[in-house]
Amino acid sequence: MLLSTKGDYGVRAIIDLAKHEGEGPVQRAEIARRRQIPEAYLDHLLAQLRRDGFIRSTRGPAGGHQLAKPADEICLLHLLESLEGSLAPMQCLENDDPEDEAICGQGWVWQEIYDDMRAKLAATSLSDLASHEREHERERATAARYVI
Amino acid sequence: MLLSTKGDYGVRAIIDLAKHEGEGPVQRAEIARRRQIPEAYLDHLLAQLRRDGFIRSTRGPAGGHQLAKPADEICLLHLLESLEGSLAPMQCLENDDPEDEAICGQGWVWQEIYDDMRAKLAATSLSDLASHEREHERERATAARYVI
DNA sequence: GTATTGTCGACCTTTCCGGTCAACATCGTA
DNA sequence: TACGATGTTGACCGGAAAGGTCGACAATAC
Repeated sequence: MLLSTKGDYGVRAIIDLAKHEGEGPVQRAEIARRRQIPEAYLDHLLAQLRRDGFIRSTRGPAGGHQLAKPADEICLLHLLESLEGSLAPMQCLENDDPEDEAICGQGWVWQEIYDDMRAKLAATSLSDLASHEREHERERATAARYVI
Repeated sequence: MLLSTKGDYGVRAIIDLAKHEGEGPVQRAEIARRRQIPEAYLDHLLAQLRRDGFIRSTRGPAGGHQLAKPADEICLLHLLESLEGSLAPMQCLENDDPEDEAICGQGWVWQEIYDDMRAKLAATSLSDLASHEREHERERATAARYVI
């Protein structure tokens, strides 16, 4: 049931782009360093995000990657479906094959869970993720100050 | 994100036992045939369910498997956690490691989804699954009658 | 004691995940 | 216009886990 690293790393990466929105292209190497993702592997994730129109990339010196549209027009559901493929927890939720459904047994329970999940992911935008992270950093910073 | 076949097959199998509750032991071969599960593989799933006290088995001629407690005292959450291990969609939801959480980015969204999911699975009992299946069969039967 | 069932663990095969690499395209700059 | 920095792409690889098989053994009814 685990999300694969594609979804995890890929979203981390694009959050990084969101946090540097408006500052020009961000290089692969920078993202990889800040988010602790192998550089070569990050390539594939960025390529996928580009294919699906979430980011655009510029080559050459001072090139890099940036969001292709505003962060609040990108939702987590679409990102994850781009990176991971379908998120369905059971095959029988995708085929309309009634044969499958007949033998499935627990499919109807997962259908509800799946619907709720998609709704929640669709309601979460990239800017939500970015601002949540900023919030989190601020908390940690003040916490650290008190400890010292 | 897919549930593995363990969770799928294993639940199918125990639903079968629930539907034959009170009729004495059900043989592995019968379950395998009705639910389309490789017989040798089914062994492992039944073994796991036995280890965790959901079913009990009797050897020898006319032996087989049956529920160890009433179907409405067994919930889907416990079944799946027995068969699949943890259902957490991200690692960072299980470790309490704050390091992880700091870099995770989308963990907080999945925490909510995970909680909802567990609640729903905990609220679904094995007898719910069995009666839902009976209902489904009845519908198909009447539908077929009309078609003919 | 024999046939019938379940029990257990070793083993095999296939698939896919995570990751690397090399060859290439594109662009800025001197 | 040549060079170097960057992104682009697809082939490739190793290892782990999933899915499944097999064989030897234990218990029980008859």
